Amino acid sequence: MPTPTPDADARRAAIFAALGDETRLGVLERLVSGEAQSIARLTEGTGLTRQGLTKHLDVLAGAGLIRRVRAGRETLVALEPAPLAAAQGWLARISAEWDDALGRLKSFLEDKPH
Amino acid sequence: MPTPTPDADARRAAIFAALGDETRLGVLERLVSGEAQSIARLTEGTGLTRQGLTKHLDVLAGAGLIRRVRAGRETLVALEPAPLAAAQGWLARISAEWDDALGRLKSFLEDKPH
DNA sequence: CAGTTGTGCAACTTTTTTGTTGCCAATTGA
DNA sequence: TCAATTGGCAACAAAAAAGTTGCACAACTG
Repeated sequence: MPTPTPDADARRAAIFAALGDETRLGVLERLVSGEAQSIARLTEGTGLTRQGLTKHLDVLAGAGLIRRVRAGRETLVALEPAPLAAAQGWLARISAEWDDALGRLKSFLEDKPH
Repeated sequence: MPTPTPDADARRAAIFAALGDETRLGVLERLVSGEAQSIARLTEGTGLTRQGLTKHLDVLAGAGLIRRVRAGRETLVALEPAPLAAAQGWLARISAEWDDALGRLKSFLEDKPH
């Protein structure tokens, strides 16, 4: 396989990286609250060119967060739920273990009274 | 305010961007499952130089995900819980609206069995 | 005190990411 | 049929990110 299936960490990083941009977060917000939209429509109000926004869509698609379907002369962009759920799950796990970590840090610092 | 408080979207994007890198996800994993660690310690096994890892720590600190405390000649790195919880909350909201949207779409299609 | 360890800062190089313009193909609709 | 709309592809350019090396300095250790 030329692209041997990126491991879980890489896929997770790609998802978070895709979310790490205001323009892309904006696109996702617009897609959740409504129907699938064309690229020209999504471009409105972003201050970018259509091609510029397309690159952002490439990133979102690369992370598996959206799906593009050609409908006549336009391309409709729709959300893909699974990856976001996975990212959320990871954050939930980390948060859950976090409290324990804080507890340990506190004890650690208390054992070292400067 | 000297730093005019970046708006919520910008802060959220910064958090996700900070999570969007394998090296940084690895650092967080190590911090969650263990004690606060020195920079030299965190560098081990990353294949990077200490200065290289420090740049990643700068990114994590910039997003408010970690805190650095000088302890003698070393700098201990510890997790900062709040930002991750916020990110998780956003993902939860999006996921929830997503399910609603899918539900509505489903009903819509079932009402219109052409 | 002398040597080792852990960091920080700065300069520089290499890659990636963002965003643009230009051009051409397909679809729509008057 | 013709003009306008919607997009994809490619070549560039500019900016940001990721990593490195070199060097100075403070803090432990024997």
